[in-house]
Amino acid sequence: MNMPELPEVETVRRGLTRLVKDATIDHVEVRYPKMVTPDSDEFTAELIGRHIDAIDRRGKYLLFRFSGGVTMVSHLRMEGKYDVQPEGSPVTKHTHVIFHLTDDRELRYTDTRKFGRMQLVPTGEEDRLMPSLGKLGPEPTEDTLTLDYMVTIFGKSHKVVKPFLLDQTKIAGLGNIYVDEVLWLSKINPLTPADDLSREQLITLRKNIIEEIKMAIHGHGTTVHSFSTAFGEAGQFQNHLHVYGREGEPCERCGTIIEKIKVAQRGTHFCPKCQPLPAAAIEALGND
DNA sequence: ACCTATGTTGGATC
DNA sequence: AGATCCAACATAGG
Repeated sequence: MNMPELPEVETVRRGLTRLVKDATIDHVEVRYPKMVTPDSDEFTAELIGRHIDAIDRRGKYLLFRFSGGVTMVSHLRMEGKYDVQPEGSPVTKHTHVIFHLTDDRELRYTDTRKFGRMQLVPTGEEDRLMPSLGKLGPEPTEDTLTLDYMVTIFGKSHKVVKPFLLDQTKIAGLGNIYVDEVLWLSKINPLTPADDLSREQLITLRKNIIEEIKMAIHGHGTTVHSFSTAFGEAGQFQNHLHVYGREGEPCERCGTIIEKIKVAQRGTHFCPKCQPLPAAAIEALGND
């Protein structure tokens, strides 16, 4: 299972930097044209002979910086993956774009569900030409996600906190797994309206978001279900999921059975005892 | 075999 | 503007 939230995308970025930074594109093969913008003829023509200067990331987006002022914005969506193979090694039916490099290697994009997208834009124009990129909220780091900003945006919204945190224009990079995790860590019920959170709760939530993302990046974005197997693996730090995918299991803090509900069409895991709904929110629900 | 679930985003419809 | 639902697609599991 690949889980491309921010830490996973950052891990991909670092891997690609190590493997293909300073490589040069010989030619590009697009096997599933819907995946690329502009159309595949232009897309492939535009990339011939370009050098990969750098690979950047913003939120869950990868930005391939090519020579000559061209950037490829790539989003992995649910299941997109990059890998690098020797020229001509067998491809799977889910390999949709192949970047043939001049050094007899291939950078391949594979995506079972075909949700991923890649688009070429002039470097520096990506925020203007791609609104989803331009409107991204701050990165979840100590320096960029300030408490003042948290207090301001949460105070302005009645939206419940789970979809609020999934909104990339508020904070960039959080996905379904890490949102459930940080809400559990912060003892906040996923149905709590954003503007019901106290300053103290926002301080806790902010700290947990920043810490969780940092630790997940440090763990190479590897989120594993089993904590016991992760421990004892020599030299390997792996992340531990406290609630995601653990419905029916006892909460690690209090032993109460973890529940799974739907919130804004997304599977949502929480501990009903550690993460109680505030009385005000229960009343609001009762009025439906 | 049928129905539901799945990490994400963006568009349509109210 | 904001919420709500659904679409893109393939596969796994009950």
